[in-house]
Amino acid sequence: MGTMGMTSTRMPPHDCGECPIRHRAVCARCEVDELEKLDEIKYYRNFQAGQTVIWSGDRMDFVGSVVSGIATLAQTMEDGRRQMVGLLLPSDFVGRPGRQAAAYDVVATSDLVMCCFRKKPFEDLLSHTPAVSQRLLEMTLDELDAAREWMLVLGRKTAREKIASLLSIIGRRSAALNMIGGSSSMVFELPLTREAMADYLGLTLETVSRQMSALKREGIIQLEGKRRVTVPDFEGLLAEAGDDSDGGMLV
Amino acid sequence: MGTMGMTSTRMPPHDCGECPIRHRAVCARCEVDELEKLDEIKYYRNFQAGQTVIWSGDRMDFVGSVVSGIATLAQTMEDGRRQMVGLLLPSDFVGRPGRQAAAYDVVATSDLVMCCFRKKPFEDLLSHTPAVSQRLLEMTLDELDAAREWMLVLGRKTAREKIASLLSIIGRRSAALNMIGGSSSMVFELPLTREAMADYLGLTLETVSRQMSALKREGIIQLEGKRRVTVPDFEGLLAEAGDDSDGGMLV
DNA sequence: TCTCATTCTTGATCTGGGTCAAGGTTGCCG
DNA sequence: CGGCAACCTTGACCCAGATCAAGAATGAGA
Repeated sequence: MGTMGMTSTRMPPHDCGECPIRHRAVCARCEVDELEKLDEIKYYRNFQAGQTVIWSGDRMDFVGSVVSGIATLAQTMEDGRRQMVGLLLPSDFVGRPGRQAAAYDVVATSDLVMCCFRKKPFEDLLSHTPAVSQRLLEMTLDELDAAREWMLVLGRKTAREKIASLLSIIGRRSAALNMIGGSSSMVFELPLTREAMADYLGLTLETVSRQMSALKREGIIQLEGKRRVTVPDFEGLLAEAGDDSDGGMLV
Repeated sequence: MGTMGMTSTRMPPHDCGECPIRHRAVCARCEVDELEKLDEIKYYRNFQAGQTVIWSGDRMDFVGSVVSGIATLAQTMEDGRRQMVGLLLPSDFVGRPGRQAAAYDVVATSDLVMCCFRKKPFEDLLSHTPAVSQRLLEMTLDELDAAREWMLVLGRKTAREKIASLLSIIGRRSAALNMIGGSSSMVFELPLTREAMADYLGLTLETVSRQMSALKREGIIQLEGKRRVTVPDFEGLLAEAGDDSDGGMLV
């Protein structure tokens, strides 16, 4: 956390037309004229890995989208117990229209670029721009589903199943992002420390480490270094996660 | 589950103007003309306590609001482990526009009345009626916050804290519903069996029973029968829940 | 009033994962 | 290249909550 106090730097605004999250973010359904209105109230912010975007309880005068990088959403109890409640990947939305203060700590896990909208103007725009409010509804419903799946993981799965569940989720997402189809083998970079995994899964970091070692020992996963994961048989990993074989796909 | 297979009965439609959830449900922001459009696609359904409204995976051709009674939203693993992921009280919305199949089991915990909308017409209406889609967005954001608070409970709290958290949530909701202010003492009816509480909290029913007994023994709560709960000191209960004293109120 | 089926309570014992502790890796910076 | 700071692994032990088991309370129906 050595450089934590550093202020975020501004970037020169860039064009929505070539934005990497143009078709997945809250602006996905917008026409050109609507994009222009968003463009007027937007600005970019950069955060370094480890930097806190906002603390729970702080006044929040913007909402926005993750453009690149990864951030976590977490709650902390007074005695220090932490629970991650969201993993923010590119195109995910941060902040709640209509709310003054941040409800969670948002921390950049990697270097992070955010496309921020000034909150008040965004709220006004929301109520006049169905393309935005409907897309936001859709994204919020997806997040609610993810949160509920996660509740099953937290409430009812064993440590081993929790780890396997997390690896499948990250594996699936990174496969979708990188558009790798085909082979049942899969390689991805774990964007989380053991401690962050523990905070995600309601475990201690020691238990995470032990279970990772066990899965490795049994050939369910392979590790290069601590972060690069190979899954030789994705179905096998899903079985360890206790999920039904179809992976819970819903439309 | 003896009467489970029984079909639900239809009720004579009643007027939205005198609907008890008129000002809190998905229709809360509607003008008279919008209510009329909703009225055209709505119908009421009754369910008995214990009856299943819909099974996860079943085709769902309606969405709707709980008018009266209580229902639970739960996920089940193949081996039978269950996790409740939502508690549906009057005015809460059931179903997801744009989705074919139910993602969760919905079970009536008490006798239940639902105001249902045929799904396809409701989806069409959604995209032309900002009053509805914006209210639905707001309600979904609230549910997402509730789910995330619950994730902290599931992931990081002890059995005793979990029970105290559940009692505070139900107590607070029923106080809000009954508009009882003032005194720090509070009485309410527990709408859940010990098993349902266990499924809510990721515990076994034995642990729930033991912790209820412990809280009673220590005077944190009083019980009349198994279901009627008196909380002599709500602050004390919150302290047992491990929450900060302000109760996490957010705007 | 007397079943019988739920639902709940309590006790005894077991165990998965937490806690405490001691190193091992890795990679950055001087 | 060497030292330090993160980060990770592994071992030993312990305890909160699960599991297994036995009954007690409650209440609907005959």
